[in-house]
Amino acid sequence: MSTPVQPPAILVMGPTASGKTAIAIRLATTLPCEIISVDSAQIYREMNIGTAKPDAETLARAPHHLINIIEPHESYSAARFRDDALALMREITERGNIPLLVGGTMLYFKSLVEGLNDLPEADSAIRLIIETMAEEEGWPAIHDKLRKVDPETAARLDPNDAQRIQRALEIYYITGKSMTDLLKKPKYVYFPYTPIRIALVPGDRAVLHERIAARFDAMLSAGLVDEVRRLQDEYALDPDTPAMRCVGYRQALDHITGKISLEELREQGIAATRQLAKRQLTWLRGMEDLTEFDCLAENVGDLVLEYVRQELEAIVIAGES
RNA sequence: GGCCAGGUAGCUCAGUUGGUAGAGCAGAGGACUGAAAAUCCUUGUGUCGGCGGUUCAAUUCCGUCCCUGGCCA
Repeated sequence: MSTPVQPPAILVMGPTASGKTAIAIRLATTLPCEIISVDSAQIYREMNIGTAKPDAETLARAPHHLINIIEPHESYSAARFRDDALALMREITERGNIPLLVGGTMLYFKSLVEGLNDLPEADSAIRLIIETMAEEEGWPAIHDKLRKVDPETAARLDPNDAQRIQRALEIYYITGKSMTDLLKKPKYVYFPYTPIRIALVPGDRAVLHERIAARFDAMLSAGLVDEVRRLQDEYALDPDTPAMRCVGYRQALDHITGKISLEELREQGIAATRQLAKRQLTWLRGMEDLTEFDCLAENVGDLVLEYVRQELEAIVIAGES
């Protein structure tokens, strides 16, 4: 007999400032959906303005899972996201609802759908040791060390790619095995859903850039700098903590510490946001089975809703046959 | 109006002792397995302000005009 049709899951992906939240709320208030945020910045509590987090009223009307789940001094990961999202998707489906995953963190989407290999989690002590070595010898020297224990990974990494060199060495120090060997083992793929994948992409990049600038100005007016000051008072975060690497926060921190002017904060913050959007669009271009919608179109909400309804109907029909 | 300093890539500037030019930033493209809003890679033809002159050759020297900033009237 045919295998049973897997329940649906809606995936809405798009670059920053493409209007994902509005689409999500439209779907969630029209269809029996529950929103799961796929956003590596909105996971942080107390980081509201710079992450363009939906306001309290919106969250009350359309609850978002995986928002405000950790403190600004903590860190999260793609693997934790995958575990959290899969658990939530199961609960949501059991409740008779449809999981609606919305966000711009494409690595999280990829990890969720394609799975991850069995690798050790981050170890801050080992990372500190590697960073200390790198400060003394430079990253190319650390890259040489990696080449001795994992030549294949070293070959695919640039000698300046600090973060990935560190990760590959970390894996070796923790497990005694190379990342290459661990990645050769089959990964555990578990995604028992029929995905409806939607990409929100701008028909005109220049218009997205205008939106990004306008939104960053709005963030500044709304008190982004004060928000970062408060975070500093409470947590004394240094620029290397994951939360302070977020777009806008990094630049606001530079401004607070006197490294850059307010005007530079504005320019650099907007540029960093544009660069983020560009990388997100690069991810989307490489993804398969996406249905694209122009996020700048007036009626994009109607089009997406109509498309999702059609797809859901098709899944139901497939399940009955 | 006079004097001075500038007008070179989208922006900030460097440079050419005369042989048509290059950095940073921005932009564009790409990579991406527990920090991913991160990290990294690739990518620079532009009447060198306009018009004349000198010269084999001018963005470079000379003249003139225009524009910007400063100082003096």
